[in-house]
Amino acid sequence: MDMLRELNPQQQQAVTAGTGAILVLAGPGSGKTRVLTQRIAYLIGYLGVRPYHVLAVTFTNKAAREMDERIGNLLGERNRGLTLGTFHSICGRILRREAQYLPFDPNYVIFDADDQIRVVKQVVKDLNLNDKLYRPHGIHGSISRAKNELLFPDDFPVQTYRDEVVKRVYERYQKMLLASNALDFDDMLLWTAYLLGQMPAVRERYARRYEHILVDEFQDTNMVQYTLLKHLASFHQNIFVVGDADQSIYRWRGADYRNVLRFEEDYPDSQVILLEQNYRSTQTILDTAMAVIDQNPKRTPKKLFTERGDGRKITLRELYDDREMAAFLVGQIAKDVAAQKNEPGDFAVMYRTNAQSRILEEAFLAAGFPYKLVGAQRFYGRREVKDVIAYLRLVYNPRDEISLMRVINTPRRGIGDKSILTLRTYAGQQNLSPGEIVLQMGLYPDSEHGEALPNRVATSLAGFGRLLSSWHTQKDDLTPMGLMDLILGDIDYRTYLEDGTEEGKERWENVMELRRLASEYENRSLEAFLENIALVSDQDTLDDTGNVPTLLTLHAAKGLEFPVVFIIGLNDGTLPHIRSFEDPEAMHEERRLLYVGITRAEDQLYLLYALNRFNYGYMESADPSRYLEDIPLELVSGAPARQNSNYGAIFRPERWDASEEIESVEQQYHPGMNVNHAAWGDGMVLNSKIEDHEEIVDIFFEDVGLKRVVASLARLEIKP
DNA sequence: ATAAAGTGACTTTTT
DNA sequence: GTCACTTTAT
Repeated sequence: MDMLRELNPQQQQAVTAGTGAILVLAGPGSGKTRVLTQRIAYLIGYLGVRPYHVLAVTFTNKAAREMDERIGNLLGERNRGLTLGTFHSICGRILRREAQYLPFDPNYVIFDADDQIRVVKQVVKDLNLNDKLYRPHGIHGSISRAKNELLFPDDFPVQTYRDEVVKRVYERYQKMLLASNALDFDDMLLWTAYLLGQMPAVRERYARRYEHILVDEFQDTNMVQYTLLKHLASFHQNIFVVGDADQSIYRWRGADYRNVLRFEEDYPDSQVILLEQNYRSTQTILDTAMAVIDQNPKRTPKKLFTERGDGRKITLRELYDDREMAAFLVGQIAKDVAAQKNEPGDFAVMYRTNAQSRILEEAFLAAGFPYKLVGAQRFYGRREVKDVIAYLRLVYNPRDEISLMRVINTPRRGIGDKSILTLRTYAGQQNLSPGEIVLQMGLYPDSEHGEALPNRVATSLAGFGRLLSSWHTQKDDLTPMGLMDLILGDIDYRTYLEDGTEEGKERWENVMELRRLASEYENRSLEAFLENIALVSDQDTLDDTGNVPTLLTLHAAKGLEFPVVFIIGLNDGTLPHIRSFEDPEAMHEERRLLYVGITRAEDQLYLLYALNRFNYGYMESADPSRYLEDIPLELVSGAPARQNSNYGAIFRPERWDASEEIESVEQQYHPGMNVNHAAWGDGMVLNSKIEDHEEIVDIFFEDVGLKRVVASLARLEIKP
């Protein structure tokens, strides 16, 4: 095997490992994609496994495409029949094939995040709930979490009154989706897991087929995904997973890196292989990354090393505000490019929140420097794009109520709230969806619906019904682009959009861009087009074309690498994000996020923070990120060399100045400690924090319950 | 039924 | 400071 010679011993071990369960713990830049692709090539090319019997799962389409390409390079045509895709796309395929066993039809549509919120809003309204108290976003989050835990509405645990309400919304939400013949992202996984769990015959069919299962980014799997994999591997038990708990950054989406532990429990004979050699970064960058991540508790320490040498020190820089930060980095990039140190495409700028990209764009624009921004939402979230997609979706699946509501009066055709309410009520009585009523009115001009509805309503609805039915009957004879052209022409969408303003022109251009995307589906179905646009991720929109700097969130940066990386907004409140402050697990994830960012850099790393930042349009002063304090001085260029490096003193001028008057306080109490208080007796520390140079401790006392005390005043005694 | 004006919520990350 | 949603006026 020639190809094996290019691998290090650990990589070789992973690629050629035998059957059974195999867990590869792969540090950043350790060549895990390479191991995965070579493993597949090894299975097919060397062991003679038929591609039909191999399943490889990734999280993004981009990762899937990349693997497909690389396997193609190794195997050529011999990879045909391989199942390779994201969890969602693979589930999507299974669900269309097996819909007969499930409460929806094969031509279901996928509701995106926006659609999902609309449904929740509608339900909240239908149930006469106060949407200030029961905010759709929050409710949706609870529903999504439940689905990730494999809980259907009936299983939804109720402990509080709010749970009770959420449960009712969840029930109705789910009914509404099914009535629309629609699934949300979570459903795609949930229904597949349900199918494989409840139907032994179906499970066995798939489990027998997939002799080998390979999973990328295993640390990002949630409970449903884990269950799914377990079902699929239930016959052959050959499951090869690759992951890195330190790069787990999707907990908020239900991901649970403890699946790694679960894996070792469920497959006691599993082999564990560690990949620690890094082929991406300089040792200085790796040391910086390790200094940050080592502060996280309960992790398997990994010693990342490289043969690349130390390289340059990292650059740490304080800027006055976000604007100056953006200007600094654009200037730095321009300077390096002019000096021919780097090409424009070598640079990446990473940030915690999408909102931070705006000021960067302005700076690049002002400098006349081209850039690219990673983010699908930008395009697919646009009103005009969503409208056109809604038309297509409605034609594909007339029961899609969200799409119907979106387009029924866009452009205006005299169907207002009143008419819609009438239609809805009538549809409910007929046990049909509103879309089906409208479609039938178009299909059969003399249908009884026209009689049953008030005259004015019937006339306007029939008009729209004629359009819908004509598209619906022609859809199978047209390409996705052909259908789109037909619709755009029939509704005169261009005239509607182009109102003479620059914005109107832009909107039409976006529609034309969507048309171009549709044109790539010349030989594929409308179904494929709709599914693909529903499942694109921000990462998927990233192409390596155009030699220009890349702007992206830290989340989107996972799996990528760049010679020069700027991580901006390293301020407390931004990174770590303020919304994580209360939750220790979330704080650990913030740290991992920074770790992911740092380890994207090959040669040079810039860490930038601002003294002031804009918040809700107001300027306020900001603290440097606490994580900066963990980075040893000797890794940083230009920083003063001091013994007992105390970044707090260096980075926070106010503390530096004040340090003589106010003694700094060290945290003495930690959660779990047992303490005694003279008056309240024995108790256990729940939480402790330093605030205004005082340690504030929350203690649960056996006799008096929860109390909050100031450590310096309370004279607590620590007990063993 | 629609357009204009006013209100308030919001910003974490995304398949 | 921005967007989406609601109220108000035509």
